[in-house]
Amino acid sequence: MERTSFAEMRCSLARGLDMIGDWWSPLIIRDLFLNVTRFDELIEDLGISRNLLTRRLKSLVECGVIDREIYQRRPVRYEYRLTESGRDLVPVILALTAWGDRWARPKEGSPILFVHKTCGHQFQPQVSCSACGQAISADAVKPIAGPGGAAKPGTRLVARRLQGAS
Amino acid sequence: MERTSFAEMRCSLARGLDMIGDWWSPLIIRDLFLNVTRFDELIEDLGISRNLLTRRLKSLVECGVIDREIYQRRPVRYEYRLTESGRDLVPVILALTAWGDRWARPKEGSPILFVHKTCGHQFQPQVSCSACGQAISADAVKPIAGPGGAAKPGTRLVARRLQGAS
DNA sequence: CTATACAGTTCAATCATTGAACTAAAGGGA
DNA sequence: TCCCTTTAGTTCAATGATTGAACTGTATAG
Repeated sequence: MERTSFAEMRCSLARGLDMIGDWWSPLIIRDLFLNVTRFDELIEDLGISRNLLTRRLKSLVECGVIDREIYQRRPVRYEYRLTESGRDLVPVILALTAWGDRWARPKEGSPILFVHKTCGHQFQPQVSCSACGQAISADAVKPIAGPGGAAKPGTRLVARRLQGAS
Repeated sequence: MERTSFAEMRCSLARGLDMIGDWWSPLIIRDLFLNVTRFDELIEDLGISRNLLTRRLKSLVECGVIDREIYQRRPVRYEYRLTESGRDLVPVILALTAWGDRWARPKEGSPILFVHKTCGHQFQPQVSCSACGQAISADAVKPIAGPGGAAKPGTRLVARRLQGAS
């Protein structure tokens, strides 16, 4: 009766969730992005239990999202850093943060704001279309069957329907 | 020893995760978006346990992301639908799906592709700047302190640092 | 010689998840 | 009438995951 693994599902969302879809991982990744990179810093900032942080860091290292690096010898001390895939995840986490900001903002206001270095403006992260650049809404998206579709757990029904529809 | 609640954290990401940050909720929301909206359909598509699906649906209704609607009387049957905040979450989930596609794609290829109805092209969901429209990378984002910043669990260290830095 | 900082490990208690079996309300067919 | 099917759940025992507290080990500072 292990927790169901999403890793083998024929679904990119489920596979992504299998890597970072638990309660703490997104917060850990956000903290690494914000330069909170050491074990005891993460403990202090997040209030996560020590043994659980150990486990989470280990699993994030295993799936390649973060790296463990020595920042000091004598005594040996490690810090954690985002890898390429981890940095690639940051915009997604910012988009989720923006959603939380829209629908569950603390009454005191947003705790963190973001400035786009390239253009210099404070901004909201939004999800947009890679073809035309416009922000996308759920209504404007039509899902179609991809080459890897299959009626396996995670998309048992969905795969069938997409095949039939398109 | 309850699971730590993120709902009171002074952090929009944590508050968002408190609503939909468990293993199954994003998959449920994706399925509702894909018109898999009934209890037994979700059971079949996802392979989630029945009592757990009951709990997840209840908590998603409670936090306002989905709605329960009668689609048939005699006997009364319900289906679940995304609310406004739920539909607003879809692009974020698509962005996470695209990340999974980049870093954990099944060898058979992407199971689902997306077409932007507005422009007619197949596309990758990307996170972009609301000010200039460009896609953003982690390196191009500078976090600054917002009005609601506070040294409370979830951003104990981060809030202090942002105050000091900016 | 003691205190402190850092990065964890170990442990018992509690909570969450799983899968199987069960309930309930109606409709349809023999 | 009786039985089977559909749909949407509930109940239960077993197993895993999470929590918080206490502990370990290495090294520097005073």
